[in-house]
Amino acid sequence: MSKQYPSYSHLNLPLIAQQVQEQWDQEQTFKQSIATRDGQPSFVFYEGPPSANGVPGIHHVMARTIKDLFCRFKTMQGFKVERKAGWDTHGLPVEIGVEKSLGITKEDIGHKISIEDYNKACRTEVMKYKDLWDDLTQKMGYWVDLDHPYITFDNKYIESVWWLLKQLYNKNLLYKGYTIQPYSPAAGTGLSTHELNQPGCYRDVKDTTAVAQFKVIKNEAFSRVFGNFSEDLHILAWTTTPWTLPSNTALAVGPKIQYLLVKTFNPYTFEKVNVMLAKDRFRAYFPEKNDEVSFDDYKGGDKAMPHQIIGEFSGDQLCGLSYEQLIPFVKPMGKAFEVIPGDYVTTEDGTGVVHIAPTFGADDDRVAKAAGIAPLILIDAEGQRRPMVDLQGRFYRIADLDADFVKTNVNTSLYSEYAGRFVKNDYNPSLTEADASLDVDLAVMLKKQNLAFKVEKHTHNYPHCWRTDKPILYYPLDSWFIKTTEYRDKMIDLNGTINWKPKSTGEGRFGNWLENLVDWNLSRSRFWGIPLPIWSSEDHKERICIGSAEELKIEIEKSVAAGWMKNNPLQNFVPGDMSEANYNTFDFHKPYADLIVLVSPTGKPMHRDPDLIDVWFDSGSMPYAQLHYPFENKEYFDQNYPADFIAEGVDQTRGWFFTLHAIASMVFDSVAYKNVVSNGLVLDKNGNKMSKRLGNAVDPFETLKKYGPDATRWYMITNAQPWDNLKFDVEGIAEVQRKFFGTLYNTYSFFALYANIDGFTHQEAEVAFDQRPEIDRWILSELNTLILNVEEAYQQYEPTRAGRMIQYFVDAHLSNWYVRLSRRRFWKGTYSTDKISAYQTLYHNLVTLAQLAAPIAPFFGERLFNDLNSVSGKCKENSIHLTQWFKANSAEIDKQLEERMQLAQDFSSMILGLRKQTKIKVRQPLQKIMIPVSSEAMQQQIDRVKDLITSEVNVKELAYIAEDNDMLVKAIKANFKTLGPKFGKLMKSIAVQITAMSSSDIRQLEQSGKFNLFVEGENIEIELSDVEITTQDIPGWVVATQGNLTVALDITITDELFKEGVSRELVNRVQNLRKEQNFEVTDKIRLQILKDDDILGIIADNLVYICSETLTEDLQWIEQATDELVEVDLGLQNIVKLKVTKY
RNA sequence: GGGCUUAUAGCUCAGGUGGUUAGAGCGUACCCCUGAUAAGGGUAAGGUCAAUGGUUCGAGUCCAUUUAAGCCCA
Repeated sequence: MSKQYPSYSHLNLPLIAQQVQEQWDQEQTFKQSIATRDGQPSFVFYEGPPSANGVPGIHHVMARTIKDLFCRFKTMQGFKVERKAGWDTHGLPVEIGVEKSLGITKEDIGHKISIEDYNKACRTEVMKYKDLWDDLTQKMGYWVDLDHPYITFDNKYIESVWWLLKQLYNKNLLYKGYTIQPYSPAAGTGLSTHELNQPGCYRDVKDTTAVAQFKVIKNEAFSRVFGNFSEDLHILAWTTTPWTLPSNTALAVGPKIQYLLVKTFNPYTFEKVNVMLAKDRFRAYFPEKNDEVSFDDYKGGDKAMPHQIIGEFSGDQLCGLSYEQLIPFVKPMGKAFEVIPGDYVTTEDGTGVVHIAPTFGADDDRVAKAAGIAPLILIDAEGQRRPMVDLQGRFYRIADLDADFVKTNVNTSLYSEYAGRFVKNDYNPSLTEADASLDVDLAVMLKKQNLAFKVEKHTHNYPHCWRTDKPILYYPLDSWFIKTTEYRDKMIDLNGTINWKPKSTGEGRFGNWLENLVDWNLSRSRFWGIPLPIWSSEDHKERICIGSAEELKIEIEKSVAAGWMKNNPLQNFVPGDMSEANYNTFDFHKPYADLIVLVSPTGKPMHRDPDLIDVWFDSGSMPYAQLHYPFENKEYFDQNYPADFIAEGVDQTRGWFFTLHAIASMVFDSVAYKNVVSNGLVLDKNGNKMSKRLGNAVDPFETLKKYGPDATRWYMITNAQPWDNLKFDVEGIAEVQRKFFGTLYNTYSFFALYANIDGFTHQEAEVAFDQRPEIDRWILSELNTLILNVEEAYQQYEPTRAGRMIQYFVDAHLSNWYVRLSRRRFWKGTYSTDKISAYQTLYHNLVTLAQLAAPIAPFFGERLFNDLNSVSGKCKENSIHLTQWFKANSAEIDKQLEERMQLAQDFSSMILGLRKQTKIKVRQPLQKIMIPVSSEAMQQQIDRVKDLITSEVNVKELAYIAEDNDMLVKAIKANFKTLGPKFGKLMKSIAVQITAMSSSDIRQLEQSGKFNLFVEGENIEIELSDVEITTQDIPGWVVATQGNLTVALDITITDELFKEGVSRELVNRVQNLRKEQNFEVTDKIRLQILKDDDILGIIADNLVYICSETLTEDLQWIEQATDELVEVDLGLQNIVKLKVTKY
């Protein structure tokens, strides 16, 4: 007996996945899929490293499905696709995780726990969920090399990162600057955004706020705006931090905001003043009830303040005005005291003018830089540039400043009263809330000088340090930067060559980000990360950047010789030895890196800058560092760079996508990736973000277990485009399971059932294409079209299109039409050429579908392929993932054939609709259908599918009616597409007239090809192409129309047709009885019928038909009714008693 | 506040370059088939295409504004 195609009781996708996984494990299929492509061109894929200190979620299944499917597709196309896994191991989340599990805080580091032990804890913490990740990787069918992952905390990895940093350093792209960051003077440390977002950090505080009056200087700009206005003029600006006013160097206005010049009195000095503020804020300071107060009646001290608008200006106009320094403690070094544009200025509160102190606000710093305004900077005793406030939160004491600077830039007579004062009382342990604050004293000073317009207490929400409970300051802190701005144009150019999916992310989100690029702030004040490899002398005049372990070892040797270090921590490291063991003889991390003191060329000690580098630099370095480039794998790297393809979530646009791009652009003058897919979010079924807190997060393991990886992956890919957000609903997976996998599985089961009966193992020679019947050639044509389309879709990184086309084909073409119409060919008749053709055709379809679907549904595709191939042995590979892509055979594509099959489907559907309307069962044969045809070509097309139509709808003949037949009642409609451009505005009237044309008008148009209309006084000639003529009705027939197709059905049931109908009913009942008795489909039977003359009369003509359909070998007419006979109703009061037994 | 995305049937989604009747699947209702049967098929109901304004003979589609949701950034 020949081999049998496996058959299953039902479809169990999770079980299939599990079994296929075992097969892959056993046969090392993943390894083979790479090994068998040795010597072939490579398709380079980079894995974006996840962090294993978090639990994987369902969105990881999404992202990884995308990565996996293209890699599998490219493998089948013959490329060698290596995929190295990776782990992102540094960064704040790891530190927080450790602190949580050890029950410590950052404060304790270095006290309760040594940095050494802390870092050890980080090493374990970061791999906490590695097993879970590996498990998910395997269960979802993501092929990636987990045995040799790159790990960002490895010394080798770090060495490559250092090498990259040194390249940047040598190109002069690393510099030290400052950024305005949240800073806690009480704790003496900067805070991360994350720390600021701790619950309870933001709280309401009551502070003294001031609206200050900035006096505009009468210069050229003044006259340009105000002409010869001769009085004094003040701009009003509000601040919640009056202590920053001495550091003011500019005022920002909104360019599109309207401002008013108002004449009024100062409420403290009662002097007459002219003040400027935003129109939208006018009423906040000058209430309506005072509109009528007269200037003449005003006396100093009156509550009701008279006011009068004397001018209106746009912010644009005001830019460029100069004003006198409000509090002239310190002279700025550079351009200052100008009105500048600020994109973030609003009129929600304050005066619509923002006081700018670049040293104490990130936005301030940014807009000031853009306008060329200098910050207010002091020079301290050590010669360093400092803001006005020292690290303890005090105004600098004069003694702590550089003496020369004090002489030239500080007005000591004014400043000395305030020098040394804490900007917030909270920072001074000896002060309480009751004591006068610096804010208040400054405000009082301004009031006296006619420079304060309004001073009041104001409650606002302000961030506090989670450790000290005291308010934070926004304060300039030292940072290392990469001068990415210098490479901006390069990066934009290179970005133009990258194929982004979707395009808008590359052009919009990423492109705009590049356009507005700022320098990359590389510094992080953390413990667990890659140390910045820069050592500098105390005066910062000498500096070295280390680019390798070898270099570090040599520099330490020098330092040991100079006496700055006792011994060399790298003494056991052997340069050039690339073994793991050699690289484990030391540790680049803190605290070890900080213990290293190097020696400068002039013999001074150099200490490491204490910062760590941004973890994003870690991951952006992976193309090089994963290979330990350039220390190892140089040649391999050259051939496997840049990546052909990467994929991650769209949230990585400014993360990994950017850091890869930036490093590649700056160091290698290249893109890092040629194609990138950025996928959207996975939301819950209601479109809400998934979160553990809300409990709407989907557990990926549960989902995979319940529905299997194939259905999960298929659902995710086909339900929405990867870059759209996915509303994840497990119901959808169930649907995919039923609809797509169920249908495909049923089609296979159908094939297996009959192929096993007939012993079809695909050993016969292929039936020549032109020897195959129309229906076979049709499905093959459709299949080849499908291959082309799917291949193109995968090629263009459009997996959703690919998947949808595949499932449409399986459902609409293969199952619902090909198999349904071909069923008889599989079970009827002998093992003929026609039957073999049917088997070969269906086999070919199934095996091709296994491959087309395999990238998305790797397990199911594998099983389908193996079930087929294990019997036929057609492919030598024992995995679909090792096969070469089955190229489309375009010679088998016949568009005409596809079109006429569509006609057959359309006509069948219309006729079935008519049967439904007239309540005539399909089992009742009918005599005739008629189809009006407009052309010879159309008639020929229909003629070739005539038999399919007639058998599908159970009608005996199909006839054609010529278009000009008088029987046809026609309808006419304007063709807007051709008429529109010709007649424009007359369209509407023309359309009305065309619809109103009579039958004879239509005939005239059809015959002469032309027709004249008289529309709105104009004679208009229309042509045949300007209208659409359809057949609407054929009197005396039941008619259906769909588009431009029309069909008429003859519903007369003649005596003969009736007899045939009843015979078919009988066949149907007999089949049911066979089935009830569990006969095999091949069993021959004896049919006994109780003799009844009426029945006999009806079915006599069709006895042969009845017997052959039911495999009746022996038909007996029983004279006497017995209990064994079953009564069946054939409809229309025809009751028959019969019995079916095995022959 | 800026950039980007999305908005079409109860749900999930299609709808090149504008053309008058806006499609599919699921779900719902009714029905058919019974040699694919723990399958298969048909028919129907269901839409102010987020809103407003504009361009046009004609807008789901093009333009502007707005609303809602989401992401990233500030």
